[in-house]
Amino acid sequence: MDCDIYEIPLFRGADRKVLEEILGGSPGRYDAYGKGDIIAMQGYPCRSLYLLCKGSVYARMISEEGKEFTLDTLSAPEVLASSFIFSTVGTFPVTIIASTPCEIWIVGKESIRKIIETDKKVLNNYLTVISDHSMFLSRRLNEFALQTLSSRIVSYIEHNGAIGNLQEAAFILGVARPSLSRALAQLVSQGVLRKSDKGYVTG
Amino acid sequence: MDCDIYEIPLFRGADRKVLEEILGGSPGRYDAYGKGDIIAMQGYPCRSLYLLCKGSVYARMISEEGKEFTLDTLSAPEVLASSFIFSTVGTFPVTIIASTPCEIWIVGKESIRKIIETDKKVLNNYLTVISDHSMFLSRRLNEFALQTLSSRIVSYIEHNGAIGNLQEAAFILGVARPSLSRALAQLVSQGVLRKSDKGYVTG
DNA sequence: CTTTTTCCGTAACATTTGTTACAGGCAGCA
DNA sequence: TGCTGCCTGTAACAAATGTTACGGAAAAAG
Repeated sequence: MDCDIYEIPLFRGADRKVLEEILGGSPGRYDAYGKGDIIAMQGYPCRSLYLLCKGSVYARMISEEGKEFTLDTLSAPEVLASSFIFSTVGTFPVTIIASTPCEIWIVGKESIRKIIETDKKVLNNYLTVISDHSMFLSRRLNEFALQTLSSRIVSYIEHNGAIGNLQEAAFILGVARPSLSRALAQLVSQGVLRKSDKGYVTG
Repeated sequence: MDCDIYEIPLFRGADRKVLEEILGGSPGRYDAYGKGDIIAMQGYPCRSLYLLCKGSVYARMISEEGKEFTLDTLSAPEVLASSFIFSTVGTFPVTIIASTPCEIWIVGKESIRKIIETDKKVLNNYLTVISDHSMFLSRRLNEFALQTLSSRIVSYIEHNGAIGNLQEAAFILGVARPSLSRALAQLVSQGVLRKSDKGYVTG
């Protein structure tokens, strides 16, 4: 039932005694979610860190008008909401949805703060995790604000491999499926992409 | 010549002795920049924290195709690159340009790491700063990926006040100036915006 | 006051992407 | 085999934004 949280990059090299002492005495929850369940809701308060022990999730963003896209997909072992809990806003900027059955350990932010203040290794891991998250957001922002759909498709394939499922890829790229289909056809005709057995790939 | 770094939110409530000891023994630089000077270049390594003591800067993002927009404008006292130095990528995701004459204290990341590890107050400030930066990027991403230009204009005015300079606003909103002009005219005709002496405002 | 520069509004047209609709392929199932 | 559901390709049209160009207003320079 429990998962090996030392697998999570955040706790790599951590002092197990410190971790066990603080996490053991914390009011954390260990929850299971079914496929499609909503784990956290955009706009709602975020006061805990989510340790994804099993499964995969989507992080989806939705606008007031109802338009929606998939910011990221994350798989265990991973940590969620690391850069939300200590912000002054204090709410989820995305909705987190289980894409497969998930098991998640939810730990209050004060426990995390205590661990970070105590274990320098975890502190440095945390800084890296949260910084990498910023860099990821910067890259996505660059894609959406500056790149054309064709460029975004090529970036996507470089980072995520072949496009097999058009619907999912369209959601991540933030475009309508026919638009993606059309752009892919163009890229193939230009020789930038080709269709392999796994889907659209470069070359 | 020196600036009061205790004005910077990052160091609010910091232990002055710790700060002076670590910063005093560090190989930091104190640099001045003229208007329009490039302070840091997108894609180049980032190994130091930039303490903006005087002046204002733009953070601009540019794509491979040369398209460009202004991610943010920042004014002293402020800290720059806080979420870049500890990332595994280790490069600037934006170009930082002086929008007015600037004075900046550049401090190596190891000094910052030492301060964070020593002073819990600064540690917590740092977590807040870096988390807020992530939330800011999330908001910008929401705007670009999901919102129409009209929505972005309204968001912009809510966060930044009236639009007086169309060229600058167009750059921040990531659109061509005539497109912004056209959208503003539409919003005015719909009664969403009006033209005051300070420029376009809500109501 | 005149000249020059900069910025703004606007129009015509091009390009990109969204929307809607429909037909075909393919797997699962009765 | 035929039915059903899901995904894909594609076409026609709509909507949003980019591009280019030009004239005028306002501000800065002389």
